[in-house]
Amino acid sequence: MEVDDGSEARVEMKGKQSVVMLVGAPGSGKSTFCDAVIGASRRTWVRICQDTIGNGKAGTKAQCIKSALSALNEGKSVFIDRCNLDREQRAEFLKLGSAQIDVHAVVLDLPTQLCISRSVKRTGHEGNLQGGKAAAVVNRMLQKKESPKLIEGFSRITFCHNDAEVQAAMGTYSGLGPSDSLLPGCFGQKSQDAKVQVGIMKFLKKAEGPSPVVSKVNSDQSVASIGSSEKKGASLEREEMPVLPNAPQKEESKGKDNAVQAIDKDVPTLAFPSISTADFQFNLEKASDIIVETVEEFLPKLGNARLVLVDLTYESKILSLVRAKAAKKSIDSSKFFTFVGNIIELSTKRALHCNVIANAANWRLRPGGGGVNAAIFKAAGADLEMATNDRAKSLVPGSAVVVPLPSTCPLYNREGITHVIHVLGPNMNPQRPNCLNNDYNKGCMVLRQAYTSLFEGFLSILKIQETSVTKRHEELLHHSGRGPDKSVGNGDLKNKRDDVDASDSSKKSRGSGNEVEIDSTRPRTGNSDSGIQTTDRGMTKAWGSWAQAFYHIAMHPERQKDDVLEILEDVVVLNDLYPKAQKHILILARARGLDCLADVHEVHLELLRRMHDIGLKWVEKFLHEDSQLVFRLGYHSAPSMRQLHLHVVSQDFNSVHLKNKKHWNSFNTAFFRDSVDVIEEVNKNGKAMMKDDKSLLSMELRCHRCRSAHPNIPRLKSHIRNCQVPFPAFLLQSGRLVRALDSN
DNA sequence: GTTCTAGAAC
DNA sequence: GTTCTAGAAC
Repeated sequence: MEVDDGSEARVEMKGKQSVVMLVGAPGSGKSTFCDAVIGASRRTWVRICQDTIGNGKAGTKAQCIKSALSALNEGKSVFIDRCNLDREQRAEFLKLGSAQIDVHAVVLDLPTQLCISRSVKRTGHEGNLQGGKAAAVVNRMLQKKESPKLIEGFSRITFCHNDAEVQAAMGTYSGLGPSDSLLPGCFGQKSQDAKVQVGIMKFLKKAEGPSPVVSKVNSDQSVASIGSSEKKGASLEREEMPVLPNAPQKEESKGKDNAVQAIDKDVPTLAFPSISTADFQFNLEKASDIIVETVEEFLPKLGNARLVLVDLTYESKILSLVRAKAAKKSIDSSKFFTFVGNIIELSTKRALHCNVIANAANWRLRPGGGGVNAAIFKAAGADLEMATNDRAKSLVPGSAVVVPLPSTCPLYNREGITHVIHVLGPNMNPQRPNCLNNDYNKGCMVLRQAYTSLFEGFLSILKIQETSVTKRHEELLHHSGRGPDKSVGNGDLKNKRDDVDASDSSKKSRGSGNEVEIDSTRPRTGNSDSGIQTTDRGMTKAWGSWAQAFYHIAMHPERQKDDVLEILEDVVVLNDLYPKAQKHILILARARGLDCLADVHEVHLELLRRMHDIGLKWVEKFLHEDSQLVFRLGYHSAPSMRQLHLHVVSQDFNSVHLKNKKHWNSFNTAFFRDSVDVIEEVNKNGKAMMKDDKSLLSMELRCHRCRSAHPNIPRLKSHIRNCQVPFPAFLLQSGRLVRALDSN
């Protein structure tokens, strides 16, 4: 009987058992999940798979239940590895639960396309679901899916929407010892989509609109948490297993999806491959010990920074060894975890933002050779070769060299990687130079040195950054001889600064567009707090101090209650301080580092849709008050204010704040990007088009209805007060304009 | 983003 | 003279 802590007295002799029902389409990674946990866990698990249970033939649900029961009788925990997509399918398995046996669901809600492509590609799948047929099957199944709910009888439900969350859940379950249990509750569920599109046309029949209240949580399930467990004695569990920052348990990630990733951006992260275990054939058991021990030693020094061990496949032996050993040592898995992905595309393909990556280099620090080294040099191009050459010509085993990437480097632009740390481990491969001939005494020492050098290197990057920020902050304090800002009116909003971001704005020449004021010794982590924004083209743009107001509201909406209409987990709704029309509100994304359309990528699609839906919800309310209004929802191509915000603006443009050409043209030329179009483009191309030609904002003034030209703003305004010509066809299409059904 | 204001346009 | 714009400062 294994005993981990003081709670043994309260735990049954058998230990705690679980039934974990995987819920997900074919290709969502259910079997991989089970195998990873079973491989790493100290608890005995049995995977019940309907595809294999029938001895070659497809099995039945009854067979699954029978063998689940017998495994449970033997004191084992059970994975139910079948799709379990609808409630009816799950009901039978829920009956397996009892006072001693928790029933959990792990929902692998990965993008449909991903599931399909995995199903299509794989061969020899147990369920014989492969080839072109898979796509149709997956699609059909997903149409029937019903998200599991606590009320069905689960004591815990974990939703995973991307690989990072899947890995987090794997870590959580892998770490379960024989007598541990997990907190009850529902974790990681996305907010329920506010689909208002259909309802909007019937708004007049509806009684209630959204009210300006502060609502914390908008999903029925995510409020369920500790203490509210609906069944079973889950109250005796020991402390929750450590979780990843983007694991579902974390308070701030509840109900969010892509926002989670944006928060990630601010956490300094080193992604590193296992050193010497591939080509250099170092023993995996020994290597995994060294990795875990060295990580354990360094974590306390790293502050909020993270270390992530990366390998290419879920079958990676080194990952599962390390995962198990880290769990055994109770290493904080928000600070250190394993991750499956290609180290050169973690940010774009796997939604894991790493600002530093390690390269398993060769001693000559040359490209090629294969594996990680070849991939990194190839992805980083000549920039990395040159930058490396500046720093070192060769490496001895056990050492590392930190190479800052120039801003022109593709890895920097695409992935946000600011530094590559080359590290050289010991060689156990007789085919390679300097083989240690199986001398593991020396080998382990050198490998330990290698990881130590690597982590020291990462630490030095963090330190430089820290001092750099402090210094810049001090400079600011010295320079700002001017007293309190003299701006009036909204001064409160404008002057509130958290601290750091003020430094950039005071020093940078604004908007010149091409200054990359990052010297080689000044690394960056995420780019959001710095107030510097990296655009698609790799240029940086500095946000002025006045441009920070939305950022502060997004981070601390509760401090600005007067200006805020609604606070949700991922979005804040507020009145535009200088409305350009009778109704003009902003739907502000709260994700850190998401400042404008240029920052928007495929991972933000759900957020964009949600912002649109929330906008429509408010439109519905406004139309209820005045059915004559017509609304347009969209983004400015190049906003003046930092923090992605969707304008919801009525088309009367009747406002004293609409004063100049720029105001008009920013809402009435292609500079204004309709939300519907943005969503479609991101869905199709993974990014939004931007029309940020300066010329657009200084175009001649034309009526947005009849397209007549006017010499100046006052004349234009007097014209639009009376113009009743129907809107141009372009605006009437695709739902660009939102209006009451029975108004003109 | 707004405010302020010089100077162009009328 | 007044109105309006546009650029700089914040």
